[in-house]
Amino acid sequence: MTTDTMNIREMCDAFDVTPRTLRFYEAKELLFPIREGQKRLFTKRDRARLKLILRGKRFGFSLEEIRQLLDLYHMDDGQEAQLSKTYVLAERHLADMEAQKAELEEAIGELKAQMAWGAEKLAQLNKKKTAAA
Amino acid sequence: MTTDTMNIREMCDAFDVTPRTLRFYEAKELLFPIREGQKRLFTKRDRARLKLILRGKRFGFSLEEIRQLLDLYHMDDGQEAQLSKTYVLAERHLADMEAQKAELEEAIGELKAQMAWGAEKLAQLNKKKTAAA
DNA sequence: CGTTACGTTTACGTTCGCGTCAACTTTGCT
DNA sequence: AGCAAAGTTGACGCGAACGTAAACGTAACG
Repeated sequence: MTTDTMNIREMCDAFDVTPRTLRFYEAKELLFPIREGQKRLFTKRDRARLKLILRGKRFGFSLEEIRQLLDLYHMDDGQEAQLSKTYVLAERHLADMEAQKAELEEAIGELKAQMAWGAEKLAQLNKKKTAAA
Repeated sequence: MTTDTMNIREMCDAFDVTPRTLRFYEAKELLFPIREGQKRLFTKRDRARLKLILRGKRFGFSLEEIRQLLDLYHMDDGQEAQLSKTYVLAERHLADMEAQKAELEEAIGELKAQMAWGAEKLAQLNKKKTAAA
């Protein structure tokens, strides 16, 4: 296993993003690929972070919010000073996510109800068409 | 009850949005307030739609996606032609939301695990400080 | 040695979702 | 009549999250 790293193309294929996106995330200090010459090499850590980034985006968090939270997942034992601060941030984040989950369940319920109504309407229409034929 | 409608201020206060936002949503054909002279009057229907709009936004849907879905919730019995199309859209939407729910649950689980780890770290730090005092 | 493939930096362009004036009506006091 | 409050229509501005084109490096292949 000489290759614990991936080049930019492999990353793009693996996560379905563009090179521009990866460079953008690096500029925003969300990713820290190492350099081989001038080329980027993405480590396992970068892959883990990218997964969290894309997940965070899907839940509506901004890249800046995500950046701060990534610290919690990559806290090496040197920075205990920031741990407390980050922990508080994570608590808020968690509360937000659980609220979102509750809303989501409500919305799913309502949408299903609407769809049941719609399905019935459609059934009625098919009956009419069949009867008319 | 002469007042089944709300003016723009009342709407803003009720939903915590700005006038600009309401006018913007009208321009994008998400809301259809009636006019009394030149002033907007928001009906019960507008309020229901706005609630759905804000919910949709929270789940990361674009205003355009939301606009299309609102049709399902406000299908009067005249447009059965579009019902089938809208129903398909709703199915996709529902699948998307359930996928999001699953992801969300996974993310919540992982975040909790990380926080437990962080809490332990913090406890160790407090011990050290207490012992040193 | 040319050129093809893959990557890089720099920088300007674009879309979304509003914010923020500016200039104007309309309505309701006083 | 005067004037302030509330609302209106443009129109331009802005931050976020990239897209896109230009110009360059460099490594390998025939």
